[in-house]
Amino acid sequence: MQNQDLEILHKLVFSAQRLSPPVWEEFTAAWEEMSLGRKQFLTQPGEVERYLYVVLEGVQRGYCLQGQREITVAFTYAPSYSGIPESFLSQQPSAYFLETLTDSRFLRISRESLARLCDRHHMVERWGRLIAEGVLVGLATRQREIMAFSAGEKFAAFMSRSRHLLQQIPHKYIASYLAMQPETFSRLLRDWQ
Amino acid sequence: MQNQDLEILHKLVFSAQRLSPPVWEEFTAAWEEMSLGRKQFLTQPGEVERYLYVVLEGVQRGYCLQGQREITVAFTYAPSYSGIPESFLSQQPSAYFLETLTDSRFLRISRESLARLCDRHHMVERWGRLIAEGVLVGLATRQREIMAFSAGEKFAAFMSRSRHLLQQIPHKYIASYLAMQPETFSRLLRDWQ
DNA sequence: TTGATCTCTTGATCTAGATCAAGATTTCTT
DNA sequence: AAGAAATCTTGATCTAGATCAAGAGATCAA
Repeated sequence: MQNQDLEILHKLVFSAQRLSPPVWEEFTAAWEEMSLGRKQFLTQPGEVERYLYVVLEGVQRGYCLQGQREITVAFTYAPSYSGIPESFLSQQPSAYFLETLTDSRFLRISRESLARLCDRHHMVERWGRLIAEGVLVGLATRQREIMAFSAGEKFAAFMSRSRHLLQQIPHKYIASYLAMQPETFSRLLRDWQ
Repeated sequence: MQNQDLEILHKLVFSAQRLSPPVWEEFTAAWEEMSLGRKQFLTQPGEVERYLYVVLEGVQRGYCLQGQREITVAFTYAPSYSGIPESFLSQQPSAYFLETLTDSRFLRISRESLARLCDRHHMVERWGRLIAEGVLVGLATRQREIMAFSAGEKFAAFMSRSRHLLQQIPHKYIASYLAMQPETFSRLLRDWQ
């Protein structure tokens, strides 16, 4: 693993939980690097998610189909985790696609490796708990936004938090993430500028 | 603690993670019983959630205000966990009310007691991770329903999963949980019956 | 038991945002 | 660089569900 990739992993993991040097050494050994071009799938519906990812480069999108319609549930980008958490955690078939929107590089760890590390090291288990809790808090925040906000308010919240995505991915995906039509997103963007 | 309450706790905890007898003994000692009449608050906005609850009796509602409007994010009832997870986990002030809708009884454990048990026992830490993961999976499922479903589809999903709540709490709260107006809920109920 | 206060229901209207349509840009691919 | 494909924009219309209104049932508190 390259040194700068290791640094990204270190920073991300230690921001939740410090690991002792011997545990950290064993921990890092369980991760492998992988790359994908754009428009490639990491996971598709029906598959069980085998990996937890750390994004080193690129932007990815998680989405599912409701009839013809695509429902975007999340974007991921460096430096953060990626994957289909429901499927990874429950080991049930995913209902979601996880797709690269740009060329991407990842580190990944398999479910089995992670389970073994959790068994062997209390502090890895704690890190796992803290990560799950962090995702939970994020989902709760998002739930509230989706339920309570009008299209304009969702747009404003997005612009104040994730404006950088505007330059990186097609707007239609952002519209889908905000549960509105591309036309509505386009009009809000015009009025905002 | 009464024996039947202990049984509810045992069943709930062990459905996620088995604990050895000495750990279980220490674990149960950290819980205390409490009761509340209807329309009482367990938590209000601005307070930091100090407890994780297990519901023994009654129905509770978690909600927040968006302007004048109440946004209901969850109902809890026996036998399950209750509380404001974001605030309990992050120890940030809650944005939510947690209110009893009927006379209620609980077991509760403080943040500090739980933290100590997690420190001392790897398997309690694991239980904590599994609970957080379970909540996460529930939130993800709900997020999808809110984003993808029409009023009629949300109503149908509710009826197939939680119909029993119809007899127990005012329908306006269910409407709020499904992100629709009471009038819309009333019409859907009429057409369904 | 009796008002008083919540809830629920139903009809009439309104509106935010969806849908439809079509041309203008941007971006891929070769 | 050129053509093809995808994306964005704008206007015109439509509709699911919100809002408004008002009477009918429930439920509660004394």
